[in-house]
Amino acid sequence: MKIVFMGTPDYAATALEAIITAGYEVTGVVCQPDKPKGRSGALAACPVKECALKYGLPVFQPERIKRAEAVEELKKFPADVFVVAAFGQILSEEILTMPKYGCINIHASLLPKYRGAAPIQWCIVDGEQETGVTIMQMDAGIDTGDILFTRTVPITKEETGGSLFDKLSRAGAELIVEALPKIEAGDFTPQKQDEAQSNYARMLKKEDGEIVWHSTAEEIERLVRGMNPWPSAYTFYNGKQLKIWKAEALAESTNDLQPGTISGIGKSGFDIVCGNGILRVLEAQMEGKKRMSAVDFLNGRVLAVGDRLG
RNA sequence: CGCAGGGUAGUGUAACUGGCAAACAUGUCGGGUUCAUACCCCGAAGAUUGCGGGUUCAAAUCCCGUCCCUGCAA
Repeated sequence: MKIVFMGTPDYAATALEAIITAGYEVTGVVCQPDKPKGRSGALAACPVKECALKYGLPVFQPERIKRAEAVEELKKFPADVFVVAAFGQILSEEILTMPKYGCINIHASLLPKYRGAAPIQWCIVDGEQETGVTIMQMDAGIDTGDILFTRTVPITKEETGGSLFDKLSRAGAELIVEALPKIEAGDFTPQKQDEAQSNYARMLKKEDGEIVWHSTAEEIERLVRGMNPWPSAYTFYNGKQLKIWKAEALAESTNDLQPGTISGIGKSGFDIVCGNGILRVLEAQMEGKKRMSAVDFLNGRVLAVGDRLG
């Protein structure tokens, strides 16, 4: 079975490598154009491109895959199926029906929940107990196609966006390798998504990481984990950005202090009053400084009880 | 050459209008107090101040170059 793979980040690269390693013939790899990265502004290849180059596969990086010339280019790659994972561009109807088996997507959630661009982070922020990966037959909507195969992955209390990304990448890679032969053999039963159960995980913006201290300590703690490593949960102190990398929610009653006030400075961290409960910060990073443990952070004695954040 | 902050004892910071033995916190080691401890007290070790060069009687501090780190923007 000939495959054209479409994807961009690590999540997709893991699946691509698994497909290649499993022995499938990948005739082409499509990913987003190289983008400037880091302070130097140098162009950098995405993980999928790097993987493709490593195996000497042809790479196609269209600005807009919907354009006629891009579609023509795409037709040059022989394929029985397009496998898509976090590609970052919407496919047109013409592309969706191009290969014999259509387009198969590896989505990082248990559909119909968390359709959209950032399912991994949002399900942590929402406090879900479990998530997973879904392999679906793509249709014109955004993550609305029929479900073919799924795999569940539990979300731990320590889970971060980054760690869950890794887990789902591996789960997705394993599942697609198991699914491909079944798809070729017609050994599966498409299942319609229950629209009533669906919700949408919109793309993350930088501002989604800003901490609202009126929220509960639990909610903020989940935000800290979900936004790690990007865009990261942050607040402000003395006009400078302060990122919170790790924290724990304490059930302690909040006196009558305003949310965002530092209520205590201890051995392992410092406590901040929330709308309900207290957030104990264990790892933080001041603008321009390195990420460090709260112990190190406190040694510089920048903070004082009563100071306000936000 | 996108904007900006920073590189000082193991770690985090101070001093940076040039000149007291480079300060503080924490950590480490030794000792003491205690039934005991993450508490407390006393003491010690630990820094050629990123690297190279320059100005000067004198530089962490000023100038030039270079390497690295970080936030923002992309």
